Amino acid sequence: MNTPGEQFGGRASLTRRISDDIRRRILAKEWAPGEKIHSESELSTTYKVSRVTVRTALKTLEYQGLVDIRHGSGTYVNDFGRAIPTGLNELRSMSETISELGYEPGMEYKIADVRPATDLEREKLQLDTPDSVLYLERAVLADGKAVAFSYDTINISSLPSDVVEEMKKGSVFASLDTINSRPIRALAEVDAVIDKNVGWGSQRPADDLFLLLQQVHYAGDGEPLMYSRTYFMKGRFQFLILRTR
Amino acid sequence: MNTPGEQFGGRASLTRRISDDIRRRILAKEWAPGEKIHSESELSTTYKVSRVTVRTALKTLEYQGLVDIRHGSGTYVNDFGRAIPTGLNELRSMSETISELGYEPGMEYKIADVRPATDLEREKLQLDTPDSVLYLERAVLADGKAVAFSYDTINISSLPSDVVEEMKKGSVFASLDTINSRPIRALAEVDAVIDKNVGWGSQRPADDLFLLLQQVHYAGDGEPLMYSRTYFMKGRFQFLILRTR
DNA sequence: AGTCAATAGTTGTCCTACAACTAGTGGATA
DNA sequence: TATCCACTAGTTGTAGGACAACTATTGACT
Repeated sequence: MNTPGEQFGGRASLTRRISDDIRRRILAKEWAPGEKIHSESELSTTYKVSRVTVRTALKTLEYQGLVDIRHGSGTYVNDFGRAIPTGLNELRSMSETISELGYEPGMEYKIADVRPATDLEREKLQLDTPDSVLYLERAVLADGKAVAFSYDTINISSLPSDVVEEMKKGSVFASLDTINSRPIRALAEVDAVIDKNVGWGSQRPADDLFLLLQQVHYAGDGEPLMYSRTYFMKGRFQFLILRTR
Repeated sequence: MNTPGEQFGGRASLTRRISDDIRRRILAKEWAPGEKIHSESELSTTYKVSRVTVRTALKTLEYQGLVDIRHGSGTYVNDFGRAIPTGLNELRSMSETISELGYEPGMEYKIADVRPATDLEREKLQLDTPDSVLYLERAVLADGKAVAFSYDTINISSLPSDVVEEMKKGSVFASLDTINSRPIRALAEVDAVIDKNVGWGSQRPADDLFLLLQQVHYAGDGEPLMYSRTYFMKGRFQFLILRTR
């Protein structure tokens, strides 16, 4: 059972571990919104790390919108309620996001096949050879109710075959975790679409209206890992983006 | 004429100025995508600042997705082409974004009135008294062509009246700049909508399909400044989001 | 009551040093 | 020759101490 922030155990950087822990304490309401948290010096002594490390960790949280650092005054918890931790800026799997929102995540598989890549897929995944890919069509469930339909193409050229088999049944991100190659970055494009060919079952919308999240996930070395199109049904999911300067 | 990064002149932090400059050099293709940029020590000597400052600046660029910092190896320019600098993560005015994409920005005003706030607006802007607000209905133009319809409500309770008058004609962000109270953060929600009552003129879509970007802009002190709904027409704007861990 | 200097506390920047890691070099070995 | 491996130079990560710049409060003074 991995918590998102601890999946690499002691292998994550010190800054990352401190940042994750302060984030956890903020989300656990240890400080109220608007309240000033401990000073950098104080945190550095309690965590037994240098002030540099604490500063870097706090900078991360500032960029994520959780805190506001004011020169000469202190670091204050922002007042965005539950919004930020479930925003689109953070890269999480659908299942993780759903369970963080308090629902029971689930997946209903329609297609899970290894087949040759199409031209579009080869372009998105930067495959020059006509490699095989893993193609998935699934319904994303929250408390048993479909919230989105997902069409995913996974670059399996550098994956062991047992991991590929595992992906056909369970979470893609969880499988990638087992070999420490979870994507660290994704470039997403959002669009509104009306499409009669998307989705299936009784829960698909009558007006064929979807919010399309089209994304390419990248590994740490810059390799494209997955090209995924997720069609969200209106009103069953909240798309939040934090914009900063 | 203010460049976004230099609006506060010498008043911005040292880290911010260094970060903006390296960002500019990257966007000016001083280094090719995938290439390693100068080391932190080298940058710190050429900029005549400490390595700490350079590190903090580079960390910012890493959050923004422009570079990849690898322990023991170096800092590498990411290969996202033109995508990132125009993404939704960065808080920019529509006009700025449009001109950065290489088009001529414009605004076509339909309504620009000061009137009492509605209940929804009072909630979004956290107004307890029934204050007056500035309400704008505009078409956003790129090279004279409408790309979106914008419905904005601005909290004018702490703004001088001449600035409010200015907003009725020119860019809202530019007017806020003149009194140094440009928003530093926005919480945005994205949705797909079909609405017959949105937009006007010959360029509005026949299928009534829009991508709705609903956002609240906040000032540095946490005060809500503006509640804005922008209805984008399909295919005339690219919505990019960078997601990181 | 109002003004303002002093002050303690906090974040920003600087300096130096070393630890941890990466990528390449070149010699030893089979 | 081909493979392995210790070594090394270069780079980012973390440490510790110091001071600058800024904020908010206190308290004396008017």
